[in-house]
Amino acid sequence: MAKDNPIPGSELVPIQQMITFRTARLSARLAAQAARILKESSGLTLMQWRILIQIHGKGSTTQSEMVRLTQVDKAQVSRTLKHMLEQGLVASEVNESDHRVHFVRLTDKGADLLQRAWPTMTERRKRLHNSLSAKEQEAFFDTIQKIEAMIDEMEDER
Amino acid sequence: MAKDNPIPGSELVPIQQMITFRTARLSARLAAQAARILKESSGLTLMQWRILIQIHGKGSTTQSEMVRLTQVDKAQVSRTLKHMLEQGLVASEVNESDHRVHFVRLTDKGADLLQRAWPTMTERRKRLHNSLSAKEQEAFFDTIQKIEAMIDEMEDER
DNA sequence: CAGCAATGGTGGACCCGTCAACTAAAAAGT
DNA sequence: ACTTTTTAGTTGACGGGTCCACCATTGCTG
Repeated sequence: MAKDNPIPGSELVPIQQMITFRTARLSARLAAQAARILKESSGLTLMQWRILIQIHGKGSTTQSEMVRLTQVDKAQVSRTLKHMLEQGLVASEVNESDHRVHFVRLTDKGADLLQRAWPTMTERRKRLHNSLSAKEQEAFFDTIQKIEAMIDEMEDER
Repeated sequence: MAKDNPIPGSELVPIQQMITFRTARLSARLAAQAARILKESSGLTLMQWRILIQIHGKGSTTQSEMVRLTQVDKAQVSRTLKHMLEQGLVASEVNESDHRVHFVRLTDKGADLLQRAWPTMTERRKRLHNSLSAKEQEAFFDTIQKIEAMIDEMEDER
């Protein structure tokens, strides 16, 4: 028979009040929604969309830069980009002065898909942001940053 | 050649300012940290930990109740629970009055692992929460709720 | 009570993210 | 110049999560 309370004297915190859990659920729901919209509007995956935005913003980028900016796993970027290359969404060329780096840019097809997904995604973003006041938005990002700082701190202690 | 800007007149919002992206990254980091701690302290996975907490909190539960409370995919709960049953972390018995439902409870082994992971996980939770003021915490959960409400609203429109 | 819808739970297929090992190329140290 | 370290990118393997179809059981409705 199991003990009644394995942690004597410990107050029980419901999982719904845990930052990790709530954040995970929110993240999953947001990602699922974005994925659905992208699929319907353009056939893009969420990661493809993010990469397209990165490239579009910079005009031309490298994988390592995207990894630095977004902290996404480099393997994932590499694979996604490879797939996008095969689909003709992006074009890549080797840097002359450093043969390790590949510059990637949008093709017309890539730009077209970006364009197709844009309206719905933009509207979604606006609605999400507009559901919060300016202060709330700021506070939200601020809090996220604080939590990430604490994660860094804890990881540094190891 | 790709167009310079596929969306004429659209202001470019950096991905780092997008709720979905920031939330996803935070969630991934929190989950990774929790997973690491659990692995080191008890060998539990994050999902196992969550399920153990649920069962511990209720004393005895069913899968469907956990699904209702946490909104986790029921397939995942089923699989995780199956594995935990094999490992002897939980015991289950069929409900007499409704043969579809299985009540699950902790075994001594399950309670023991919960106990082992508890201190570190509790300290982590406290540090995370203490890195925010009471107001910030409240605001954070509040904001999450608002965003989820907006997701619900948007999904309802489909 | 017969038939149909709803509920609890399971299993398969598939995708995505992560880790680690590896190649190629360049930069830094000696 | 020669060795070592660092950086860019690739690939394989693996685990976790999600979607969907499905079975069993129970509740509901005519």
